[in-house]
Amino acid sequence: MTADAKTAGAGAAHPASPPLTERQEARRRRILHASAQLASRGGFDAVQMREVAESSSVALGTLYRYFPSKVHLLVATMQDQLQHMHTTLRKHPPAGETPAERVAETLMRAFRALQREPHLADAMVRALTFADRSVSPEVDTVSRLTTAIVLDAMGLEGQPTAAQLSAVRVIEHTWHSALITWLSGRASIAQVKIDIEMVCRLIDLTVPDPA
Amino acid sequence: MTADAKTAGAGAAHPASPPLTERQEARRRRILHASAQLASRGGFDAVQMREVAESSSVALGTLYRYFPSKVHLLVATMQDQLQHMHTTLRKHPPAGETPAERVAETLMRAFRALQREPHLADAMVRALTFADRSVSPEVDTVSRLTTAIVLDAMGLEGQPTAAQLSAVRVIEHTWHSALITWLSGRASIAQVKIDIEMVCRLIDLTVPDPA
DNA sequence: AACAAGTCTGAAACTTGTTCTACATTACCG
DNA sequence: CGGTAATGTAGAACAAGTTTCAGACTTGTT
Repeated sequence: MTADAKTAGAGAAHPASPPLTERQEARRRRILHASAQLASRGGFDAVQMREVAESSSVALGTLYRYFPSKVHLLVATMQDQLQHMHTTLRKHPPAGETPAERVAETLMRAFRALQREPHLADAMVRALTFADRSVSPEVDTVSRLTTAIVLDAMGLEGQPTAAQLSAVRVIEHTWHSALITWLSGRASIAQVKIDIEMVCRLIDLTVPDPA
Repeated sequence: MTADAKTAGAGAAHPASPPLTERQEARRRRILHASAQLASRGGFDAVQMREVAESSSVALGTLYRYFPSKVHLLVATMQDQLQHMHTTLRKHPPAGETPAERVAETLMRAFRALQREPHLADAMVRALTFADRSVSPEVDTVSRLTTAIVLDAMGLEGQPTAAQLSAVRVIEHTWHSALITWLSGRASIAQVKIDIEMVCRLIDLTVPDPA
């Protein structure tokens, strides 16, 4: 339950905690790949630690040294995917007129990507919201990544204001929770779209009419 | 994994599926009480099915007949608590001027109630967001209850518009997700407050100036 | 009152996340 | 190169959610 600083060799997000050797980096990558693969098949439940270990040719104990729990593993998997998405988005930025439109467009694009791998989405999002305090640092990294993506989409001039940051947090809340309701079959794709567009209108309230 | 209509004797929310006998009603109540009690102590992890069974003087198999999984049990516990809250709120409605103010006030009141039992809150909210499709009907009941509370707080005249319903959904999303970040120590109470107030401003966008 | 169907109990078994242990390998240092 | 501490491996062991089963108890029916 506690998450003390173990002697673990695999860090969180910053690729620089203890300098991983090449073989270790390779192991870490194999594990993340296996995790994503299994998740794509059957979602959260299909990611079984023994199977991840076997698929990535690593002993169970080693898997746990790299990722201290299943949730840690899946959150790291999400970090990985988000990173991809972020670089992709940077290459093809949203084209909308207003910040609100651009953010909505960005999120809908991400949503469509998730629709292509609903099981993977399930595994990652469930892990993210189920994570307890021991995973906070990693979840926080995911959150910062998401925030960065949204702020990028807004395309602000200077630093965001406090109100804008709050709006972005609310958008993230809505994003996660809307995904959950979609994944558990309680909301349609159309509904998620509507809600995302709705919450993005908050941005208009915090951006003084540019004109 | 599947959630077919079992021969189970304990229904979901509508107190009328199969007519429970008195002793069964009592059992169900004992179980929910034990669940809430254990949850108040140590949150999600402290609600152990064997302990719930023992505390409520019921065999493990019986517990599973009433609530087909730990998540079902905790979601039902949440239904129970929400019901209380709803009746309490009806007796003491929020006093704000505008719909947005009243909703924010209501949610903050609920938030303060949760702060008094953070472990219980943890158990319920984690269960709610971790629930998979097999729990959808029950989660949906919770959602409808929450929606009813928010709509009550808005104090509309007629039926809510589509935009208003979307705004309420967004508020619920924010509510759940903000609670999660608070429970996992990634957001302060103050931050949750700010975000709730921020999202409630959406209501203003959907309610034409009454004057 | 006796019976049949449905419920409840107690206990064991099974699954999967997590931990532990004893031993092999690897990486680094002199 | 030899030594040693960290890292990795295989596999058993443990914990808690879930399932299963044989037998006892309730309930409703005739």
